[in-house]
Amino acid sequence: MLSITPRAPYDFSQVYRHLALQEHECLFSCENGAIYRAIRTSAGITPFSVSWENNALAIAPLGAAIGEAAKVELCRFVARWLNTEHRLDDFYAFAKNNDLLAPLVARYHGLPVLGLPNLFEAFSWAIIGQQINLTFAHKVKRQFVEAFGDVHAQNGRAFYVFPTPEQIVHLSIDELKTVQLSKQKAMYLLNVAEFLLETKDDLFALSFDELLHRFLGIKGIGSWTANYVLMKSFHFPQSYPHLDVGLHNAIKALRGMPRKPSADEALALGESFGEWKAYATFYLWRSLADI
DNA sequence: GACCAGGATATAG
DNA sequence: CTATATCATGGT
Repeated sequence: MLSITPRAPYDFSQVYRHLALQEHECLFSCENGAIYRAIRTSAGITPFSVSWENNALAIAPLGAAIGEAAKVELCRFVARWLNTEHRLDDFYAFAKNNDLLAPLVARYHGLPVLGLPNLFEAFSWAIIGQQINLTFAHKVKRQFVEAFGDVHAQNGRAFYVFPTPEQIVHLSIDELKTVQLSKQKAMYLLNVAEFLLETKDDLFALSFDELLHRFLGIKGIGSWTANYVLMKSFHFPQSYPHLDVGLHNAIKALRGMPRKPSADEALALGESFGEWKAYATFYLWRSLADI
C-alpha cells in the first residue's frame, strides 16, 4: 500500500464525486468509494486502486507486485492526476472576493483541478472533443482506446490503457477514421504523436510561453487545445481556454445572461480571475453538472 | 430538418 | 483582417 498526503485543503469526496460524474469514461471507474485505473510503468501495465484512508490517498497496486521504480512512477502519476500539489489555499483567498467564484469555491471546497498526466492522452482528448458534444466525444475516445490501446484483465475487471504515440504514429488516416474520427482530427492526432516522439527536450521543464508557442506550431492545435493541455497536464494556473463553449455556458447560467458571452467577453472576464484563470475555469466547468 | 456541440484550418473577399 | 465552408455525428 502506497500513500500520498495531499496539500490542504483537500476533500477526497469532492474528487470522487467529480470523477464519478464521468459516466462514459473508459480509462477509470468509481466503485464503493474507490477509483480503479491502470497505467503504463516500467513494470508494464500496472492496475491499481485509489481510496481515502487515514487522511491520505491510499494507492494499492493490484495483481503482481511491482518494484520500487514502478512505485515511484505510480505515485507520481496519481499526484499529478488527482493534483495533490495544488494551490487551493491561495486560490480561495483570491476567490472569496470575486462575486462569480465565491459561491463556487464554497460549494466545491477541497476540489483540486484534476489533471491529465499523460500528455498524449490530454492532446488526444482535446482534439477528439473539438466541436462535438461530449457524449459523442466519449464514444469516439472509447473506440479509439479499444482499437489502438491496451486492455488488461485483473480481478475480473477490464482495465483500458490509452495508446502511446508509438502505437498511433504509423496508422493511416483510414485506420483512424474507423473509430469515427474525422479526416482532419486523424491528421491532428498523427501530428501530435509525431511532435511528442520527435521532442527531445523535457517539456515539463519549459515555461508556459515557450510551451504555448511550441504547441500552436502543431497543425490542429489552436488556442483552446493548447490552453486545455497546459491546464490539465502542466497545471499552469494562468492557462485559460477562453474559447470553450462549456465555460461560456457556465458564465451565462451563473450571470443569468440571455445569451452566451462572446469570445472577447470571456477573455475580458478572464482578467477578473487574476493569476487563477485555470482554477476559475475548472470550478466553472464543475458547476455545469449542477445547473 | 435545423442547429448546436469542451474548435481548427483553408480559402475567399 | 474578417467571413465562410468544412468536418462527423449525437442530442435537442
